[in-house]
Amino acid sequence: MTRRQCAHRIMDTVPVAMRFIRREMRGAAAVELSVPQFRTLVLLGRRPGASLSEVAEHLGVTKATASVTVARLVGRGLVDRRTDPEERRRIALTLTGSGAGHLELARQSTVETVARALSRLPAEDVAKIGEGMALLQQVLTEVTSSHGH
Amino acid sequence: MTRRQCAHRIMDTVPVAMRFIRREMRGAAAVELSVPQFRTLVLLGRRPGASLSEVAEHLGVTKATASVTVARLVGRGLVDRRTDPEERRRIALTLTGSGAGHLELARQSTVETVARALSRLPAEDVAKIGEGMALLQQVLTEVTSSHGH
DNA sequence: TATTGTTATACTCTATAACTATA
DNA sequence: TATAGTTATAGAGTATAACAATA
Repeated sequence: MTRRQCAHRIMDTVPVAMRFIRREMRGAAAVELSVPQFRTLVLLGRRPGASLSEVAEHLGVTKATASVTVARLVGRGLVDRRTDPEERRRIALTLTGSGAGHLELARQSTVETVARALSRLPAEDVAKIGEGMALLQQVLTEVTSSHGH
Repeated sequence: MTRRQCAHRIMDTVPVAMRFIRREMRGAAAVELSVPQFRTLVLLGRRPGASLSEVAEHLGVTKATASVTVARLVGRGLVDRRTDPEERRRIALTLTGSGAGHLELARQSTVETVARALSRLPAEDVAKIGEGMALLQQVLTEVTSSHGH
């Protein structure tokens, strides 16, 4: 398979998968979360106290966009936002108890749904998908960070 | 790798890849296209005369959403929309000359960019990604169509 | 001056609900 | 009645530009 053919497959498949995930994230859990909201919560679960810039970097969006997304999460009581006392330009973002709970619920139910879809495949094919995903993520992360957005 | 682990990888990778594609689609070509707009043009290139319902099905969205997306493409002169004379409830959608041209440009430049990102990998890994994508697309298409949206 | 973050503006995607026109 | 499509409304993502506060 040529790189171009592979690129075509990525362009065909990724939007389909994205829609699948988005729909599950919205409908499945008790709390509706958009994909960027979910990913923000995931980051804050891993790095409590992250700044807005770190969120923007993780989401791959501008700070203005990340600021709006974070503001919505703060407004819904899922994230706590306070000024970093050591560096007063920064904000320190953390999950609230509610945010941590909703994150776990949404994560579990979405993982569950995706895993159920995969249950139609033999374990071998599941492993191939996983491997392909890992490779793709790695190469895109490298390329994206070398651009410098 | 368990199905759950694979699901996690899909959930991590797909949004990253989606953002990459979206950005290239917006910035790279002469004409900015959103991902749904691009995918609509791709469908009409393959099935000239498709109805709105076919577009909605292909995009995986409601007819209302597809109607808006199509209206934008018609407004920009990329798509021609006319009533099907045999079945006056339906519309027949086709690419205009301009639409066909822009589709080719956007497709080539996006494929090119994705392929360039893949050039960091050995051919073997590119093949693994392609295979993973094909398997994922197939399983999601099956699951989605058996839901019946 | 440079960096962090916010706000205003504008555009797109998306769904639901209510509608029109056709079958 | 049922189907194809549109429109109104509302909410979210996204970028750019202009801005305030801090370093």
